[in-house]
Amino acid sequence: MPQPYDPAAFPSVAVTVDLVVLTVRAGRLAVLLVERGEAPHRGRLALPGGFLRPDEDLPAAAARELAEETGLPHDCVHLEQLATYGTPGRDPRMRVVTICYLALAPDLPSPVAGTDAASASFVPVDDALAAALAFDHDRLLRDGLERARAKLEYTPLAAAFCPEEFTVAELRRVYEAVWGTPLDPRNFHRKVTGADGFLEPTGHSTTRDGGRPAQLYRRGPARTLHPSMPRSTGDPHPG
Amino acid sequence: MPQPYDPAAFPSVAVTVDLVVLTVRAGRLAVLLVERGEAPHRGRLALPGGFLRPDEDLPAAAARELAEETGLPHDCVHLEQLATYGTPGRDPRMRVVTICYLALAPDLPSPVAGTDAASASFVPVDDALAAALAFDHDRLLRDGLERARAKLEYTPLAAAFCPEEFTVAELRRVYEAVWGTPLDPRNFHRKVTGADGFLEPTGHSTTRDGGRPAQLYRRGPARTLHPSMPRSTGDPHPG
DNA sequence: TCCTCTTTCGTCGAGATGACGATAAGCAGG
DNA sequence: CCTGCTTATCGTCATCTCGACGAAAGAGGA
Repeated sequence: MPQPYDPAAFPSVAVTVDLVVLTVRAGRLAVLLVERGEAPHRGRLALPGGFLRPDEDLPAAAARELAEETGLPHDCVHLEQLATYGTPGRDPRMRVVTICYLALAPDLPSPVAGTDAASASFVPVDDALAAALAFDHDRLLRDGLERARAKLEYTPLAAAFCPEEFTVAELRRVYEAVWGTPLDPRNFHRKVTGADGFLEPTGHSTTRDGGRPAQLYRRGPARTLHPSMPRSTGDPHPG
Repeated sequence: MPQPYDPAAFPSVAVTVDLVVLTVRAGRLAVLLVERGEAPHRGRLALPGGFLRPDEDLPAAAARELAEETGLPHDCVHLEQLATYGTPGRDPRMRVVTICYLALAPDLPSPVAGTDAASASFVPVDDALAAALAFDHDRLLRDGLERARAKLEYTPLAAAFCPEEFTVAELRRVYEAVWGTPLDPRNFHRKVTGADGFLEPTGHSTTRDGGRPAQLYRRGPARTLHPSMPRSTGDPHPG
C-alpha cells in the first residue's frame, strides 16, 4: 500500500477497462470485436473498452462499456474481472494499465445499435485468433478463453450463454462450442440433471430441436459444481 | 481500448501493487503484514505494497515488493496476479487502483532484515481477519485466501509452501492449515503418491516427524491435478 | 404405417474415494 | 533386549462417478 505519498512521485498512468465478450452463435464460440478507427493499429480489430472515469468503480466501468457496445440488458450477462495488463510499451502512446473483464452473454437476437455498437460485431474466436488483434489483445482474448473454458468445468456458468429457458441439448451445445469437443448426449443429460441446483425445470417443453420434445429448464441457484463437469472424451485415465 | 486519446482526458490515477504473501508457520496459515507508519490508518496493519514505477512491468513490481519485504529468494516463491481493486474512495487521499498479487512461500527460517522487512511480520490469518486491516485490505486478504484454497484443489501448488524436500505428512499439514480441516493421512498418502507428476521421490528419508522414517519428495512437473484433490471430509456425497 | 430424429432412461465395467484395519520402522525408557 | 509410543505406508471394501453404449419414448415427415 502507498506508504510514502507524494502526488508527483508516481508517473502518469492511463487506466482503461477492456472487455472480452463471449457468446455462442450458430454453434461456434464468438467474441465481440470493434474495428479501430484511429492510430495506432488503425483498421485492426480490437476488444471493446475505454478509459476509466474519475469517479467510476471498476465493475461499473465494465458494465458501462458493455452496455455501450452491445445494448444488452445487463441482468442477463455474466460479468467478472479477468486480469490486469500493464507491460510498458503495450500501448505505444503512453503507459496504459488495462483491467480486462470477461462477459458471457446469450446470443442476442438483434445486434442492438447502441452508441458504438455500429462498429462492433461478433467474430468466431478461431477467426479472431487467426487475424492478429491490436495491441496485446490476442493475449487478453486467450486468457479470457482459458478462463471461460475452466469455469465451465466447475461452475454452472454455461447457462449464461443460454436464453431464459433452454433445453439440455442447447446447454450441451454451449459446452461443445466452448471446449471444442463433442460430448455424449446421454451422459451429459445424466450429469446436468443430476447436479444439484444446476437446472430448474419449468414444466414446459419444446420441439425446436427436431426430435422428441425436450424439457425446458432455467438456471438453478447453484454457484459451483460438485463434482465438476468432466471435460475429457476419449482420454482414458490420468491415474 | 483507448480510442479517443487526449492526455488530459483521463483523471490522475495512482497505481499501486499490493501483496498477499501466505505461508504456513507452526501448522497455521499466516499472512505477511506491515504496520502503517503514516496517515491514513496510522498504526493499523496493512498488506505490503507500493507504487508502480514508470517503466516497470506488473509482475516485476510485485517481485520487487516481495523481495523488499521478505528478502526471500524469489525462485522458490509462487507469484500470481490475484485481482485489481479501484473503488473510488478506497484510499481517502486520492484515486488509487491497486493490482493485488498472491504469493505462496515456504516458511522462511530467518525473517531476513531487508530494507522494509523490519516492520513486516507473518500473522496467522485468523488474527489478521479479526483485527481489521487498513483500507480494503480485509477484502484483498479474503480474496487471496479463497484463491489459495481453491488452487490447492486442482493444482500441486501446496508444494510451494514446502521447502525443497518435504514429506507427505508435511504436505498434508499444508492442506490442513490452508483448508482448516483434518485429512486422513492414509487416503492423502494414496492420493498424492498416485497423482502423476505431483511428487518426485528423492531417495532420501527423514525422521524429523517423530515416528517411522518418511520418504522425502520434491515437486514434480505437473501443473494441474486430475482428478482434483478432494476437499470434503465427513460430507457424504453431493449427488 | 414406417422411418427418422432427438430426448430420456438403463446397464455395465473401470477408477476414485471415504472409512478404517493392519503392518513397518523408527525412538524412549525400563 | 523388550515394551510401548510415534508416525509412515500398504490393503480392503462399499459406494459413487464416469465413459461407452443399448434401448425406449415421443414428436414430425414420407
